[in-house]
Amino acid sequence: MSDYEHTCMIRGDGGRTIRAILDRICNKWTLLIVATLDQGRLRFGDLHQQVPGISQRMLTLTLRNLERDGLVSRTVHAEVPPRVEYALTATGKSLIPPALALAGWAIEHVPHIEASRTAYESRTAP
Amino acid sequence: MSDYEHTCMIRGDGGRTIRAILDRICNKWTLLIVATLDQGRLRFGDLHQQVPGISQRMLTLTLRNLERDGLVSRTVHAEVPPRVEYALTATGKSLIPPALALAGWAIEHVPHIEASRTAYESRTAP
DNA sequence: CGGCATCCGCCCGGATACTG
DNA sequence: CAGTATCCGGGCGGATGCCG
Repeated sequence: MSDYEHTCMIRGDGGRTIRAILDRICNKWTLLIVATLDQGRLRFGDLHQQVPGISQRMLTLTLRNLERDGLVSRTVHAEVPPRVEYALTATGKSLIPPALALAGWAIEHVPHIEASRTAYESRTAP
Repeated sequence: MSDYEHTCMIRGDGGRTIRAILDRICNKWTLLIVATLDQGRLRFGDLHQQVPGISQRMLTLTLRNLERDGLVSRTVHAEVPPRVEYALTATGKSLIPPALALAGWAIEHVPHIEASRTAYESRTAP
């Protein structure tokens, strides 16, 4: 059986479903934060440290979106100094395997892609 | 063994590898075009029809990028009227399985995500 | 038929500064 | 510590028009 039937999952509804997920994970940071939270429950500051290069603003925004979509839980502890912890929900954890599939593909093929890209550039822009 | 080791694939180099691939497939159309081309060799016009809502400009740009990255081959036939055909390369085809993993996740979880999102909105914006 | 060129609005994301 | 507020530049992507 050809792959054609399978790709109907992607093309299915005109791409609305696949784009729904792409809209969620395709920003610059989401997948990185989800992968980091796979270690377990983490505080805001810990995430800020462990995700290199992210700004406070983007960390906050991304976490809010993840919470909104039910992929991450946010628990505020009534203490001073304040302590806020983030953790993956069941839905959030379920994103890990397909994300790993993508990461695996990336690790395997990105070098070849980069090479092809460089070759293309030198062909068109001598 | 925990999932922690696995997620190192994503977090690995500070997210550079995973972002390299996200930069490629996370635009609005790439994955849809790749999935459509999985049917086999297609002409520009056919793609234009089969990918609903895409503009000529975006189809051209996306195909160029895919060609540049070695995921799609472009063959021009010296005829009148001109005929240009696009097809997936081996690398391009290899993207299908992980893409399907993502699509499967989307189909399974997007309804729940939408629900969570709606609930969140009604909670914060009465 | 299969493009490329141009203009333009929008939103993502970075930098910075300020609060409870 | 964990945010919120504001400003701002760049690029994505839509619409339109012209070309070989």
